[in-house]
This record gives sequence, structure tokens and C-alpha cells, in this order.
Amino acid sequence: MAVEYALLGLLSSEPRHGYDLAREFGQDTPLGEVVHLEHSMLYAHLKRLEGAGHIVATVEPQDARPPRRVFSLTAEGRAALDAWLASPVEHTRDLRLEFLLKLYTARTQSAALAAALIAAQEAVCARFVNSLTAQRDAESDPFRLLVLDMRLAQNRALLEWLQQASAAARDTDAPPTSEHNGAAA
Amino acid sequence: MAVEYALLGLLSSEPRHGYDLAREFGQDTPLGEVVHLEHSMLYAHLKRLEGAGHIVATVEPQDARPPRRVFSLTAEGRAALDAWLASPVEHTRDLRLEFLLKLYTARTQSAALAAALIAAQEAVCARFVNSLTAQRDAESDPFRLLVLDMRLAQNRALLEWLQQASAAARDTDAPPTSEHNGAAA
DNA sequence: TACAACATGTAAGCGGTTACATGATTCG
DNA sequence: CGAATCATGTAACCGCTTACATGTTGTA
Repeated sequence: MAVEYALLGLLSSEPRHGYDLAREFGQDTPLGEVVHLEHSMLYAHLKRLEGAGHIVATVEPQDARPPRRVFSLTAEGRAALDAWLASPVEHTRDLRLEFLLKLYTARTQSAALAAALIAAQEAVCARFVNSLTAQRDAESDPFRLLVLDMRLAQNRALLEWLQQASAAARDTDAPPTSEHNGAAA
Repeated sequence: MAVEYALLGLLSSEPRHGYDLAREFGQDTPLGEVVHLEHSMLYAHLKRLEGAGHIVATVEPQDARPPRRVFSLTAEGRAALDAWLASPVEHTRDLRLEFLLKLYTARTQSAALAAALIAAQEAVCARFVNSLTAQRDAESDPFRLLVLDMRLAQNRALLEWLQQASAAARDTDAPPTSEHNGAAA
């Protein structure tokens, strides 16, 4: 699912064919760092997106090569992409894949969109940390305490990372106004 | 896979039948907190374990109820369980499910086994933190920096949790010798 | 009377991985 | 001469989830 939205994101600036899209998920690429997508799966996703009306294909014949199927984002696809980029993920486990894909895609659209996404995710994460803290305080079983401590540790770390990413996004969004600014990478 | 080893762990002290094992994965149970196992899947796992020779079933007829199939751990099953409990998980993503199952099971066997498991996992985690740190230092792409920072945050948090769990396990293993001991929960 | 507990399973579908299939061109 | 690149897909399998199937006993 998440990968399909990332594909919509890649098609949002210009139409591209399958093999070209595959290059975005190769070794030593930002997206390839997050998710490994085999050719077979990529074409399957494109087929699904086409069936859902999120993309449309036009065939470009080539001499001595199989014709390319060039995909473009439809209005429905654009709407689906925007909705996806506007909402944070619900579960902690989805941070490492789906949220990173959202973040990558949002950054290609605009710094403001990325900042809004991070802020929304921070809120979800903070709420969950509070919930876990309450559960922890009410727990007495030693093993369940271990489990809750683990989840707390993970979610607190993730929240701090989001806050740091938030700050970094602000720096990128609004470049330094002072001439004595040592921040920003 | 991981759940099947946890089932072997549940059978290590005494033979039990399927429906009885299912209770261990219900609401408000330590194992149910970690993994939700439907009846259908539980019986499927038992079938696989039986086929693999890790457990054997004896049928106990009951009047006016379906006969129980009571499962016992075989020598092969015991060996597989011991091997599983002796090895840490390789990937960070496996901590929240497989490692917690290992930890739960190890704790039912002996405090020493649990302590050894935690120590082994600490080593894996620490190595990965070092590897990530090195990658981070060599990275310049802003998005990949975000990804690496996220992984670092998660793995550092997990490592701290393991160290804390290690300390807690030691306390449980060897109760306080000093009368002025303020630690332990 | 209806629902939960007891006790066992089968079947269908879904998302994902792995392998297979085709066939020309270019580079080492 | 073999390997990588270009360019598209199909087929099989695998683990997991959800729904379905059966039938009794005790409880609200």
C-alpha cells in the first residue's frame, strides 16, 4: 500500500515508465534505503494503481525494444496522494517504512508539507507515549513492565527524533536571517 | 515461526492441549500483550510442530465433548527450543515480537538463561549502533541522514532498555546482599 | 432464550518474496 | 563470449488474517 503512494509521488512531477521508476528503488538511492522493491512487485503495484484509476498509461513504441508504458497521475491519483501525505501513521511499527515514505514524498513536494506531516506525527507519538506511561504506572507484572518499558523507550526515542526533524525542517524552510548562524547542515 | 517456539516453551514443563494453550494468548495475559493468536492459527502451528516432530499428540476422549489432543514436547522439540532461546535476533524489527517471545520463554526456564539472552542481544544491538554511527558520519544526503538518525535513535533506546533489563535480571537472579539496597522495582 | 465456554479444525483471500520467461543491445 | 542494461511481465509459494463450520454444557 504505502509503496504505491510513494509511486504516485514519483509520478507527481512528470510521467514515467516502469523501468525508470525502478531505478529510484535501487542500491544507494534514498528510497532503496527504506524499501527494496523487486521489478515484479513494482509492475504489480503499477497494475493495481492503473486498475484503481490513480494512474493512466500511454504506450510509447521503440525500435528493437519492448514498448514503454508511460504512466501519468490522474486527478484521483493526485487526490489520493494528497490525502496520504496529510495524515500521520497510527502505529509505531509503521514509522520505519510507511512514515519514511511519506516523509520522503512530502519533502519532494514542499518543505511546508513535510513540516506539517512531521508535526502531525509528533502529536500521535506524544499521545501514545502518554498512554503507555499511564499503563506502565498501573502495571505490576514484571514481564509486562518489561514490554511497556521497551515500547516507552522506543516511542520516546522516536518522538525526540521527530522533534529534531521538525527543527531541521524549520531551518531548511526558513533559511537563517542572522548572519551569525552556525546551524543547518 | 517465533510463535511456534513460544508454544514449545509452554509445553516444556507439562503436556497441554490446544484450547488450553490458547488461553495463554488471551486478553490481559503477558503473551497476549505481545502477540494475538487466533484459534485457527494456533491449531495450524500445532499441526506444523507435529509434522516437524517437535511435539507429539495423545488423544484424551471426553464424554459429550470433542476429544482433547494433548501435546508433549519431544527430544527434538526440546533441542530446537534450547537453540532458539540461546540465540539473539538479528534485526531491530524482530525485537518487538520475536525477542519478547524469547525473553518471556527464557524467563519461564531460568533467570540465568534470560540474563544470557539479554546479554547476547545487547551485543548485537551495540554492534549495530556502531555500524549506524559510522554510516551516519559518512552520509551527506539530508534524507538519508534522517533515516539513519531515526534508526540510531531507535537502536540506542533499545540498547538502553536491554541494559536496564539486564540489571533487573541480575537483581532478580541474585537478590540484594546489602541491607541498604534502594534499587529494584 | 441467548450467550459464553469448551474443543477442534477448514477455506478463502491478501500482501509479499522468489523464481521464471522473453529478447535485443552494449560493454568488457 | 559472457554479463549488464533495457523493458516488460507471469506463476508459485508463504505467512498471516478473517471468516466459516460443528456441537455440547453451563450461565445470565
